[in-house]
Amino acid sequence: MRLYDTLTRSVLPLFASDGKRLRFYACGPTVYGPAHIGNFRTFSLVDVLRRTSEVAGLNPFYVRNITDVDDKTIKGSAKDGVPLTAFTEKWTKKFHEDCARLNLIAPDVEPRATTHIAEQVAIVEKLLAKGYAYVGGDGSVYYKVAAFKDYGKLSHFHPEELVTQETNSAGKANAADEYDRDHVADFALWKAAKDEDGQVRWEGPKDPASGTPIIGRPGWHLECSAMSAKYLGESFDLHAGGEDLCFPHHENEIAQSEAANGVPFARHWMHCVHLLAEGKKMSKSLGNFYTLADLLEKGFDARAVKYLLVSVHYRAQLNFTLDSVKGAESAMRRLDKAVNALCAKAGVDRAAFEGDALPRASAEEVAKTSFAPALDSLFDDLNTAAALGAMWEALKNEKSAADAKAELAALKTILYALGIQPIPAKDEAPASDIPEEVKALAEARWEAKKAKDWAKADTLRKELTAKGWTILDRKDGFDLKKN
RNA sequence: GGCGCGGUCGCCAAGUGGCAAGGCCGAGGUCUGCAAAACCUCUAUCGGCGGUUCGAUUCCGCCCCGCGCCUCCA
Repeated sequence: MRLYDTLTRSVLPLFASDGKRLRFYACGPTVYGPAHIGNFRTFSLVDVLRRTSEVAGLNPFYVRNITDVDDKTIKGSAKDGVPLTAFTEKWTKKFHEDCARLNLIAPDVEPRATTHIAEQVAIVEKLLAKGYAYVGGDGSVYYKVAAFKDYGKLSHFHPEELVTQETNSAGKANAADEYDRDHVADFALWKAAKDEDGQVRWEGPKDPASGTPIIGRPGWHLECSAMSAKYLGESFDLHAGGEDLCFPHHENEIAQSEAANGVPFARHWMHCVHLLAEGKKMSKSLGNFYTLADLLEKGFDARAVKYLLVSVHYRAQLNFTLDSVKGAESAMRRLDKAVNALCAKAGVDRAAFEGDALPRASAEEVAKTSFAPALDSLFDDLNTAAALGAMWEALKNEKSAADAKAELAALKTILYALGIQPIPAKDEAPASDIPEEVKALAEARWEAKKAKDWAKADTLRKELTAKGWTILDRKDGFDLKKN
């Protein structure tokens, strides 16, 4: 399979450099509150990468971190009056719940910053020893960007531009004077403890001048350098994240890791473009800021949200709207029917399709079916939109397909790679949820219908509609659906 | 200002130097008392202006519009 690489700005083959496993790292969430759907767009596409690379036979080994110490988590725990760990645990748990609802495969390793302090300190000491870091006037350790000649190679920024940059896109002054450092572009590796950090502090790298450890906490970028090296090696295959992380986060990771280790860091870089909500950047004041919980509360199905998130190519902007989630729900209901129809044609039980009884087709097997273009699209820079189009096209042609069972197994592979799940079309309310009164009305209508008393049947139907229920007739009876 | 992305049917969104995928919504039809479902059918010359070409939505140039990043936001 091929994937766009930010470093070289070109689509390159994706491969495991050790010939065994595709080792990749994705920047995970900072657990200070609920993740929003924008976060989940990135995580969903990394999930598609994880799944597709597996189908491609690349045997992925996936590491995604949890950032559990930074300004926001410290502030949040202080505000809640709970220890940092309790605070981050709570949000980590919520994050995992959302991931499960969105059918995201858990990473093979999910390391946390606070349990890898020693590894981070070691990097800072290496950088100090090699002259890539210095202790600033405030006692914090900073990275000396000028010492790293490749700085800017990922984001394609020139260091001199960063020097002259005095305002950001919002027209606000960059907080260049907030820290006591030599150069605007220099960034904190290790932050000296401050009062507002409370008990959040560790023994850090030794100050070369005094030989005593600097009490404080790790800087933002350090954890990813430390944990990727620990679990994937100093050089690994791929690093992924949201587009905003390209600079400065990933640029700084490269600077730290390559300076400290003297070997290339990640070979291939993937960045997922941000989504817009209702045509604008998500913000709480605009009322277009959605978490998964918000959407579930509005009655949407998480499976529809997932479909929508992966329905657009990851390098294109996605405009997330409530109307489009509705559309996605319709599509997923239709998908359910299509799956049922194909199961029936193949003589395979639906439960077997969902379970292990019907194995997924291998990439080679898929290639022999009408789903081949769908998988090809995924292999070509994770073109999920094209893959979905090809999937529907194939589904439309299934009537004429010769080997329905092979087609079904191929469909299973496509759905697995995309990580999408059909929504049962028949989602009538369980009998227990139907009020007696409604049941009685529905029964009465059924009797009227059998008696061919159409006027009465229609009146009863209207009454049920007024109460928020719809009758769906079958040949031998009826179902009730809540509106 | 620097770097980058994009403008394709009402909405979302693929794609190609030579008949413009797919999804949602909508319309018409078949079928059912009605309704729903199902099935069938239908809806675009691709931001603007030039250029290259036998031929451009696809390549080049300019312009217009939208968006992202430019120090802690996925």
